[in-house]
Amino acid sequence: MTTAAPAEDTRTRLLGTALRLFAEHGVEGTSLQMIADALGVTKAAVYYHFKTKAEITEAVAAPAIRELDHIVSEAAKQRRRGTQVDYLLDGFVDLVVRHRVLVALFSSDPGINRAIENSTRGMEGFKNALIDILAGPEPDTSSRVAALVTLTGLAMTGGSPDIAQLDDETLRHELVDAGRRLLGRPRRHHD
Amino acid sequence: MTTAAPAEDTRTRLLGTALRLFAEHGVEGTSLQMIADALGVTKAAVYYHFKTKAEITEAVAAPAIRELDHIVSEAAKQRRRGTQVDYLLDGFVDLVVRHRVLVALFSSDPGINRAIENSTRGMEGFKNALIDILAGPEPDTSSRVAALVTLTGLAMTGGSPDIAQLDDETLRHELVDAGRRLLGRPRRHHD
DNA sequence: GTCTATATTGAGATAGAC
DNA sequence: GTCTATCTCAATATAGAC
Repeated sequence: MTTAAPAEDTRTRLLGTALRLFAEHGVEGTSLQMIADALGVTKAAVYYHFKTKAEITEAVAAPAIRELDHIVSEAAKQRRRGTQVDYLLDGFVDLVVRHRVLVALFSSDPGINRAIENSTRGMEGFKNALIDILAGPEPDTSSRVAALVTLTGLAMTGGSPDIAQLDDETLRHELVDAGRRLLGRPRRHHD
Repeated sequence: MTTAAPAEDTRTRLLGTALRLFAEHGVEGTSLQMIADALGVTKAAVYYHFKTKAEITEAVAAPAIRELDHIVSEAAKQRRRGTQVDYLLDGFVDLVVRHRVLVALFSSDPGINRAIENSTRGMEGFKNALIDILAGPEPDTSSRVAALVTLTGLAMTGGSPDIAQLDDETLRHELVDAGRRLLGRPRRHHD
């Protein structure tokens, strides 16, 4: 491959910049002018890469959505209930750690939520699927609350500036630990 | 008192309506037009009660801010560490349960956050004070993460539509329970 | 692929009548 | 206390030159 290298680089930079601004000001609080300024280009240049603001929002969310969809499907395939929970928790935390602020926006930003709505499962679908697995079939109130606290707590904490300095491995370990305590899963031994 | 009755009623209705819309669309995603329409009045009528949108946002957040400030101060006065944590957790959960969606916005909405910024402690001040008490002085990484997961998880869960049908007493009990598990506090006996 | 320039809409906000 | 009417500005979005 002699070609291909930095051809669509601006598009990628744009998505990274947009995510950073979304995290700070929210999707509705972020204008295309702000994104353009941060990139050092004009609004028109932004419109060359994406036809609408909604398209930018969807493109920002898409990778994590796809991964989350895959994690849920794989977790549901596991045979034993405990394994399903373990698989989902590990996968969800891994997603949170690698995407940090993005997954936090899933739990909190109405703009990002609208973007998720037009995706594979839709926002409600995702939340229900996650809770179904974590809380089990026909769950009691305690299990449902515990599942909700886990999902929102882990997501929001992963996006918090207070833990931004933690390396991925440490954060992953701490979040899984917190999740297991909440869900009543036995403690794991670690090296 | 023969007077006083429904004089400022619109102002109160306005704050309730604004909160409901803020919870659904976020502060930035809620226009004064939307608030006016939901109230059945015009924008100008809204401006009679509040000079700016920021003033509305601050007025919506103010009661919970004051209560949270009081809870933090009282918790800090307790002598033993364990009592401080118990006091703060109980008080925080009670606040979450009574205000539901509002406290969730504290954790997630940039618009509400800006309003908190111009208050007694400011957003950073509140978060630090809460974490200091929950995680203790010079906390290790695990304690800090656990404190963050607790605060964000409880707040977001209290604001979630998924638990809206739970009565206050049940929700309070479940949230305190989840918080104690996360923070490693011993289980409580209940009637 | 990025620019200047502009159309259009809706936002926050004010003036003044009732 | 609420209305109509209006101002100003910033937002999304498009057209067309370079």
